[in-house]
Amino acid sequence: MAANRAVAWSNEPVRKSTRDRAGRATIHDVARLAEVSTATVSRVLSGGKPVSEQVAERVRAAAQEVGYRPNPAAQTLLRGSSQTIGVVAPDLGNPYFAEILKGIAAEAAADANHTLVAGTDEDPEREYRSAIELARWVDGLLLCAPRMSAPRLKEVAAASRKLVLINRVLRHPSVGAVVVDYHHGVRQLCEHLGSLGHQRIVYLEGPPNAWSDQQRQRGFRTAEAAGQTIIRVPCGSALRDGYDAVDEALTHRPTALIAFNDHVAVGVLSRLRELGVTVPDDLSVAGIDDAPMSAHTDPGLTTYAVSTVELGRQAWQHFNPAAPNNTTHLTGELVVRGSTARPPRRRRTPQA
Amino acid sequence: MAANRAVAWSNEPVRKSTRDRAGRATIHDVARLAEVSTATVSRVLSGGKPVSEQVAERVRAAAQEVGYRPNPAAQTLLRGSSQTIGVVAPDLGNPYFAEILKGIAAEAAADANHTLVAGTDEDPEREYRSAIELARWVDGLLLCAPRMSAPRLKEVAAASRKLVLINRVLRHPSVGAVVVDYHHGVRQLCEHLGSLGHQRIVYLEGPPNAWSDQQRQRGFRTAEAAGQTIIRVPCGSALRDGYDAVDEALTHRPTALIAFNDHVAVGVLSRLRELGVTVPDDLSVAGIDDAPMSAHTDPGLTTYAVSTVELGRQAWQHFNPAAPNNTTHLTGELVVRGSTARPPRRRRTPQA
DNA sequence: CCGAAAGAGGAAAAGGTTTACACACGTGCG
DNA sequence: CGCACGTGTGTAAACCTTTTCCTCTTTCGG
Repeated sequence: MAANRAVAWSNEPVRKSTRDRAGRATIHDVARLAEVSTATVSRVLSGGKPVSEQVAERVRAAAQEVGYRPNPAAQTLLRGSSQTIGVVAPDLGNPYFAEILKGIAAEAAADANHTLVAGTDEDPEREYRSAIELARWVDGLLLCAPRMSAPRLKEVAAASRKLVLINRVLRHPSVGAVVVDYHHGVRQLCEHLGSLGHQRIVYLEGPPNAWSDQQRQRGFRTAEAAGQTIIRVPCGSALRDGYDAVDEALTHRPTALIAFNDHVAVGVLSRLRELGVTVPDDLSVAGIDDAPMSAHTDPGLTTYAVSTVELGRQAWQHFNPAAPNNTTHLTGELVVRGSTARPPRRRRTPQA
Repeated sequence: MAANRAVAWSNEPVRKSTRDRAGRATIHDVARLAEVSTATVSRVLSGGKPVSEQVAERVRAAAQEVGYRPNPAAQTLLRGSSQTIGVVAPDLGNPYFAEILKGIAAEAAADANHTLVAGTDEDPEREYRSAIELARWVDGLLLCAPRMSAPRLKEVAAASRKLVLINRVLRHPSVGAVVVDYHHGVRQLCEHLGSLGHQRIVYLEGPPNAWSDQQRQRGFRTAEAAGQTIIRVPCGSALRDGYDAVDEALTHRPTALIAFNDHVAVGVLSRLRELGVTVPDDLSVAGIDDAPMSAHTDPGLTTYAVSTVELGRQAWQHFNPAAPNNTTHLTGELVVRGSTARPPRRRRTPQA
């Protein structure tokens, strides 16, 4: 029957194969098989104007038969939207960012969006390049704790359709942000430690360019104003950084230690154990963020808990076109576990 | 000068703005500004046939001036390649998969490729849908420990340009795989425990559909043949699963416990501590995979170490078009830390 | 029974880029 | 001096889909 028609339209150009390069069926294959135009196929499959049920059924059957799936690049080109967001994070191996990525990817998927991801290994240069590169691809870009300078961040903002930041603020129109109130977090931790009697506290600092570290520092200045002594020791954001920073930290003879985040704190606990320093008897230790494992360390880690689920959800909200370009502030809460207690009576040399 | 030319070509159609929908410059803007054809612009920027240095410089300046960046969707459509791979994993929050993702994303980025990611929350149905969906976008698809059935996996293989599996095998042409020899791993662990004197070992099983769990089971059967008693307790792959499975595990009065992976083992250690069961004095515990934190638990976790870096690198190799469609076997090695020791002399009820 | 409106479907343009082909110009060789 | 060839550039097709506009048929109110 189809053959008859083909003969009848003798002036029809001889169609060469309409398969795409990779041998996949195109919309033309479906159209030919269903004996309709490509417009109709598109309408049936992507739902535009109404199509008679009879034709629709024929199209669906044809699509099924040849295994047709629309080419996303063509759709993107035409629609001007890739249904994709980009996520850039300093360290994909860090549980904190892994959790955020998990959350945002789930949110995106639930709204039929894809997630493009890039890790930067804490390198601001790579971060910038990744962001600029991704910006052209995606409908929206999420930068987690970006380390790049503000001017560059503005360049990225200009290059992207929609920019959302996590744990960083930028005075710029059309940029949304979700930030955790680390100032509050640090104050809570310091007050908690202060109420236990701690006066000499070491803070293991995060990466130099991290905005969230600066917020923590503000909290510590508040604590200093309240009479506590804060000793700052350069550290970083990874487990290994914490492990390595312990020895120097101990030379300052603190009674308590606050790590940049829980990941670092786990490294700290580990090194302290090696050194024979008992937590919390000899030294109290606290982290920030409440990573999944923090409830499972020995002893459990006192920390400032912020919900990565909520973080992810809020970030996703910002991609809604109707969302205002403001900054969402998230407040965590103090979680006291076994790693903090009263300082030792007589001050002893912990490493002795 | 440009104006003169424009006047001279009086029959040139009046060009409407050539900006794209989002207001970004297109290749036409650059071409007009540099007074060349779009073909030349493309050649200068993407390097095809040679172009005179004089013209090239003019094009580069023009591109710079209007801030031109090629539209990736258009490039993808034309080239038939998106320079993107897709990664699907059961749980992006699991450090094991997070590490793999980190590695593969880094490898991909180093080769100017992007990484599209999807988490499935251990749901085979979502896994299948994500894979099929992504397959159309990407040049290659990496499925981490897929839980879907073999027939569906074959469908995915058929739908994707190139499929690579991690910790799963599939008899199918054109599918590459990287698998860890868990059979070997479990044997090593059992021999280690056996040499310490353990005869009753609980195994906390992984997800039902995990191929890697089946490999472990093979290892345990070998151990059983060698005279050890293996008690299987259903568990899962997450930290919380381990935590929850401990109580049932203890009812079997084992002297040692092997967890599906290190993540689970951390949960186990935590629950044991709550119950007052001392590791390794009352019970030896071992994990599998050597997660980053495993060296930092208390006590350090005895485990079967497999390099996620190597896993990621090997997986990336498989995407090389010249790579054979075979299965790469990776062997790990036993890492003995503090969590395993001789069983207690007199068998006591651990939870008493 | 006529005209208008609505419904169904097709033709073709548009989306931004790359590249095969064509063309023009100059150079070197026979 | 003519011809082949190489170099640099332009033209237009192609990639695959969606959507606008248009045509044709049907229906319904007057």
